[in-house]
Formats: sequence, structure tokens, C-alpha cells
Amino acid sequence: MIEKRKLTLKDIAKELGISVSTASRALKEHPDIAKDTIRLVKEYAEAHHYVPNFLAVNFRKSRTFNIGLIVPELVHHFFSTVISGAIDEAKKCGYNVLVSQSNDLLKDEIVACRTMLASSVDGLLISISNETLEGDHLSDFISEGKPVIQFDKITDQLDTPKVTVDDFEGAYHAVSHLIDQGYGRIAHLRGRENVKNAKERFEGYRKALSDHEMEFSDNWVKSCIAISEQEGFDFAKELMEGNNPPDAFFCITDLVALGVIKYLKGAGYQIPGQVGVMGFSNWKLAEVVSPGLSSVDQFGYEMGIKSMKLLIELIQNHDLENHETFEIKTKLIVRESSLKRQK
Amino acid sequence: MIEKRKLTLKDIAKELGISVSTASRALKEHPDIAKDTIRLVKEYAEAHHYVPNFLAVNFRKSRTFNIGLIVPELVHHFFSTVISGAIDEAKKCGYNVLVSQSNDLLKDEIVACRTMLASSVDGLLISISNETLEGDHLSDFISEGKPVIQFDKITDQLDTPKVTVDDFEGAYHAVSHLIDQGYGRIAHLRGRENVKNAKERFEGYRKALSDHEMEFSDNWVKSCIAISEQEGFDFAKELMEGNNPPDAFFCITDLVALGVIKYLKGAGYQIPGQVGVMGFSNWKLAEVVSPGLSSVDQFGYEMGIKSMKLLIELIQNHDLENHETFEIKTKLIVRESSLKRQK
DNA sequence: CTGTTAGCGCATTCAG
DNA sequence: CTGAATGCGCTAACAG
Repeated sequence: MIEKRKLTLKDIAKELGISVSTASRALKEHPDIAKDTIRLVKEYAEAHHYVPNFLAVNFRKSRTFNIGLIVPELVHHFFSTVISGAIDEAKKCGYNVLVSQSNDLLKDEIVACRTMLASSVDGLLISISNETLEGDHLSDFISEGKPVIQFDKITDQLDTPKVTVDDFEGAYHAVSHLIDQGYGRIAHLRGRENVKNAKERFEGYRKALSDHEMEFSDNWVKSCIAISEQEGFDFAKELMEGNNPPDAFFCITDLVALGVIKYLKGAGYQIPGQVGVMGFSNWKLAEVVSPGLSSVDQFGYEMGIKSMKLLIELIQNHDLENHETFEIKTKLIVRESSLKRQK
Repeated sequence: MIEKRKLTLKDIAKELGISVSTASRALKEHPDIAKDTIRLVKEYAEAHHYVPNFLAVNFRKSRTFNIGLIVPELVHHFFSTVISGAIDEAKKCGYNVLVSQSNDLLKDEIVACRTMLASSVDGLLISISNETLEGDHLSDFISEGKPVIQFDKITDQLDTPKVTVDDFEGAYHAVSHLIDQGYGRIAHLRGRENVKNAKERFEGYRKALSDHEMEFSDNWVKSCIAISEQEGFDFAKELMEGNNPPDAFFCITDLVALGVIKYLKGAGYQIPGQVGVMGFSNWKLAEVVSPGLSSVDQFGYEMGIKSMKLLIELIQNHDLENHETFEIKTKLIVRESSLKRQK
């Protein structure tokens, strides 16, 4: 295969006996240029498949139409949904998306940021790792004039626009629903103390309990670290075998709820009826598992679109001052696992 | 926020009273440069946070360290696994990955290719859409000297290296296992006729049947178009209510198998025992559904790594002549749904 | 060991 | 309406 040298503006100019600058302007239909010249140049370019050298254009304009996107984990239903939305929106606006993952490690996140900055993205969309507390690696973007937007998992240490899920309200509705269905001793398998989303969901849980004058006990609240199925299983076992067993579980995420369900089924409890279970995130697994798992949908796709739209706006307006926060509303999806308690 | 103008080589040179080229060479520790000068320049650069302008570097070297990756659908367990592997491998080698999706539409695939080419990726990894038959939009990359690798869903119309799943063997093992377990009237819910993976799996199914001298009937083979749960449900219903019902289903993918399971459970069939079910792809849902769905793991993560590794090799060797095909082996994951048939 | 020079491809200012 | 000239930031061939 012969690598044909690419046609440049200079080639066109020489061939047509005009100057490079005229050729350049003609191609973008500059008002100064005669219609005839424009037609001439455009036809030649078309016929010879002229494609501008974008490396040169971008260098000249110092922008790339590339946007960086970093998530903790790519293989994760919620995040892949967000990415999908972000990419679709970016495509509409002529941007490409550079995707990377931190594996929830600060170290990896910093590396990802560095290589993204190196490859000169025009802006960054990030959902931070569990380990990230401050945002020095992020402010590097800002100081180079590149806007950053945080979504879903955020830190308040860095003043950027944010797009979040309304975790508080989602949790509030979920727990209120369990109460409506007659459950009164509701345990909560929460996430890490230092993660904002986990905190918000916990607060929503607390508020729902107190608004309905329900019993609360510290012993019913367990912190998951890995947010795994195993933790769900283990905590469910611990609580149910304890001397003050709950009659429902509100779980930080569907995966944890799955562990709870597996334990409960294995131990012979009836779901729902005897024990209610509520997840969070509404993954595919929620509709597949048996009994169907009630959960809270987070509209990841919409979140991706919203975040990307916002970022592109900031990029195009050279706006580094905006610090708004947008909350995406959730939706309670009621399936079987949370239905009426048998008295 | 003040946008500080970035420090350039010229600034360093002027400040240190040396020439730009010396500064440039010093920073990359060129052997020609005096140790002292190197130290001097490096220290100054360090102290003043010099960062090369990569837009300029890339322009000069005409490469970007960006790699394009196009899949039919991002929100899809298998593909997100591949992407994850590809990104991890790319990161190791200092490359970034531009991700896009075609939604299985040729039109979208062409647009994605165009914007990737525009943003000057160094190479392309692609799993083509169901609609893609020829590869003109792909050969554009080749003719610009940028290697292309096809993975998983491929077309033979374009001569590039390929990384595929051994669909034939995977299907062969899966169906042989069903036969071992005592099932003898095995239906196959296959994918589209024109999609290579579907064809390979079908062939594996045929071969397993004939090698074991099992009955084959055209009526037991149904083509899914959308590859949806609904199709699984509908075809299962149609076949089981027909006058020659099968005693097992080998499905093109887990989602279709899920539909089959839902129908069978609803209609009162016992799985396994009365009817066996086998999926393909080994998604998360396979281990969550009840009964646990036997399936064929495709090692998406490994496929992503392998494809990316190969592509980077081609890029670095300027190799556009390589047309090897690599097959990733599958692994049969036996769960409950395919176990022994009751005589 | 170091500086000078040239140029990558394009956009743009300034002069006609 | 068009062209010449300049420079973006960096690399590399060439000359000392």
C-alpha cells in the first residue's frame, strides 16, 4: 500500500495559480473572496479529495474538539449509560470523547488526567474515585483554561459546575415506599462515610424514617466498603441472625441488594411479605432477579447528555467562572421485592 | 481566573541565554548536550512548570497518541468489557482512546469514522454494525497510513487484521454439553443470516448435532433480528406450542435466553429437567437469573487487550500489510439451566 | 557541544 | 477582491 502524501493548501494554490491565503479563505467562503474563485477552489478541492490537516488546524487554533471523560469503572451499568449519553451528545456537536477509567484509585485518576491534558482535550468530564479528596490534578485543567465538570461522584473541594443525582430525594422516596408498604424496621446497607452520594442516601433514609416517625437504630446501619454482593450477603446474615432483626433492607446499590436477596432466599425468608428489599440504581439485574428488585432509576443517559451539553457550552463561551450545580431527578421503580408486608 | 500564557521553549531559551534548539535537546537529554546545560535547563523547566505544547509536538510529528474505538453499542456488557481492556492496555502504552458508538447503524458508523479521522487518531479499532457490508469508510484510514483492526463483529470485505471470538468452537462445546446432559431435540435461536458471528455459532451448533448423530430440523432454527428478550419469549412460545417441540434451546445470546426462560417458567416447564437452556456471552444476568443460566464466556477484557496491543504494534511499526486473524478462545460456564435431562 | 536555519500546514494581519 | 508576510511551538538537518 502506497502512502500518498496528502494534498495541502499549498498544492491547491500552486495548481490554481492563486495564493495559499486565497485558497484558505475560499474554502471557508470568506465574504471577501469572489464567488468565482470560491467555486473554482471548492471544485478543485472536492475533485482531489482535499482534507485539511487537522493537526495543523488544531495547533493553529489551539483546540482539538476532543473532550476527556473519566469514570471510576467503565464496566458498570450506570457509568456506561452516562458515557453513552455523553458520547451521543458530543457527537451531535462535533466533539469526540476520550474515555478513561480510574478503577477508583487516585493514582490512576491522576495518570488519566495527565495523559488527557497531554493530549490537549478542550475540557473534562469526571466522576471522581472513592479515594479522591482534593482536586489538584483537576485544577491543572482550569489553570490551562480548560473547563471541568464533575458528575455523580463529586468533591466540594473543587469549585466546578456539577451534575448530580438527587440521591437524597431518591432515597427518601424509596424508604417512604417501604414504610407505606408496611415495613417498619428498615435497615440500611450504606456506602463509605466519606462518599457524598452515600451520605446523601443515608440522609434521605434518616429523613424518611423521622418524617414517618419510624424507629431508627445505629445497629441497622452497615457501611459497605467494596459495595459488593458479598457484603450484602454478609450484612444481611449478621442482621437477621442478630437479636433485633429488621424487616426490610434499603441498599446502597442493586448489587448489594442482590447479596441480601440471595441470603434471605437461602435462609428461607419470604420476599416480599416477610422481608422487603430495595435497591438503588436500577441496573438490568433488578428486573432479572427473582423476585424482581424494586430500585431507584438514576437516568444515567440523561445525566451524560446534560453534563456534556453543559461542558460544551462552557468551552464555547470560555467560561471558567460557572459553578452551578444541577440535580437530575430520580424515579422509583417498584417491582416485587418491596411490596406489602404481611401483618 | 487569569489564563496564564504558557511557558514555551523560546521563553526558556531567552531567559537562559541559549538557543531554542539547545533547550529542546537538553530537555530530552540529547547526548550532544553538555551535562551542565541539561541540568540547567531541566531545573529551570521544572521550577517554572514547563509543559510542552503537545498540539505543536503532535503537529510536528504528525501523530497524536490517540486511538479510535467504535462499537455498535456502548451499554452492552460484552462491549463495555472489551472497551475496558482496550483502554487499560492503551493507557499502559501512553495512548488515549476515543470511544464512539454506531448504534448498529451504518450511517452513524460512517459519521463516527469521519470525525475520528478528522481528529487524527493514529489508528482504529472497530466492531462493525449489523448494517455494514463493505468498508469504504474504513479504507480511508488505511489510505492515510493509519492501521485498522476489526474485532468481534467483522467483515471480510476489508483486509485488516482481525481479532475474533471463536464462535464456532464456543457453540460446538455448548451444544455438545446439552447433548451430554441428555437433551436431544435442540432448538437454536440464532442471529441474522448476514452476521458472521451468528453464522459461526450456527455452524458450531450444526456440527455438534451431526457429530453426535442428533436430529436436526429447520423448524427448530429461528432467526432473531433485534436479539431481544422479547424474541426469545416469542420464539420459545411458538416452538413449544408447535407440534414438534424441542427439549432444549441454544440461544445466540443471554438476553434471548432470558426471554426463553421467562416463557418456559410462565408456561410451567421445568428448567432444567424438562427443558434445557443455554445462552452465549456470559453476561452478569446469567448468574443472577433463576435458574442460573449456562453460557459461553467470551473474554471481552482479553479481547480488548489483545486488539489494542496488536494495533499499537502496527502503529509503531508503520505496518499496514499485516492481515492476521486472532481467535480468542471461549469458555463454557455451566450453571443450572443446562443440567441433566430427566428421562 | 551549540546555534542557525528551515519548515510542518494553516490562519490571519496588513498592504495593496 | 487578492497576495505577501508572519507566526503558532517545536524538531531536526546542517554548519560550525
